[in-house]
Amino acid sequence: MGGTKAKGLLGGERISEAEHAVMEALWVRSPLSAAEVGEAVGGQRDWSLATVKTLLSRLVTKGALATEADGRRFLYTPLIERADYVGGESRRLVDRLFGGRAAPLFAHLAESEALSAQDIAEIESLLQELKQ
Amino acid sequence: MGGTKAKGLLGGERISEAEHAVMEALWVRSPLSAAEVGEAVGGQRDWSLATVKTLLSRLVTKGALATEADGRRFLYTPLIERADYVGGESRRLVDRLFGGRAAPLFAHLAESEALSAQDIAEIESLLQELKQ
DNA sequence: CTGATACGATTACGCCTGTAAACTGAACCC
DNA sequence: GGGTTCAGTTTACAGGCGTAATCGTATCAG
Repeated sequence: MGGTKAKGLLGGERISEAEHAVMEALWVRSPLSAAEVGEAVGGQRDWSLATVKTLLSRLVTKGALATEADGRRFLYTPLIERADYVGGESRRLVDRLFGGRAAPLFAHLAESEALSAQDIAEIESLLQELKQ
Repeated sequence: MGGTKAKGLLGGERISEAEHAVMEALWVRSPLSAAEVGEAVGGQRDWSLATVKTLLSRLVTKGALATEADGRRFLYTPLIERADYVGGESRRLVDRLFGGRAAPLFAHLAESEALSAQDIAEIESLLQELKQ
């Protein structure tokens, strides 16, 4: 209990990869207009403004974003929290590939040298917290 | 260097979720005929044999499976290793959601209570190995 | 030899995605 | 007030995915 509260995203609606890039921009700062979102993602993806507008609309339809009128335009705000999205995606991966258990995932990252010394240190201290 | 060797999967070809279920069956046991794959996945997904055949064909096209004639039918064998696939998918997720660093992923799993006591114990012992 | 079978290959089809152009209506400038 | 501009809405369209049915043919039973 305690944690997920009204997570938006009605039904089994999922956020696609392109849509996710838009969400990231709005998780960094919101509310933003379509044009501002365009600028924000401009660094990563080379999208026309039209594309950004399409993605915003789809996200609104999916219940992932709220709109607030600001004169003749809209400002967009996330309705789902990044932590919830990230948690959901992580769990999906762990379920699909590691039978729902996190240790094998961790083992995999470790084996494939995907863990930096800093990662290891951080994880270790997290472990200490968990254990007590 | 040293690690991934000839990974199959030409180009940016990706394995879809349905296709992945087929791969799992073949990673458990191979080579298998289409009918055998159908039986193997029968428990998880409720697919007609036709669907299984479609997925097998697509996987062959993508370079993820090899075929070996056995009389009038084919036997299918994975061309990519499960470890490579799993590693790739894991890295994709970590890159997309955690800036490529594993510690935040771990922190997330920990926070969302996705770690069992056993997970924690296992990870701890993995950490010990890594440290020395 | 001939009909029934068992396979892979071909075709189907609607939905989602990525990527955008065209349309439409309101607001603003002269 | 009329044209220009800007924003959202509608339409587009190819490619991937999930899910099959159908077709063509090689083989097997009788």
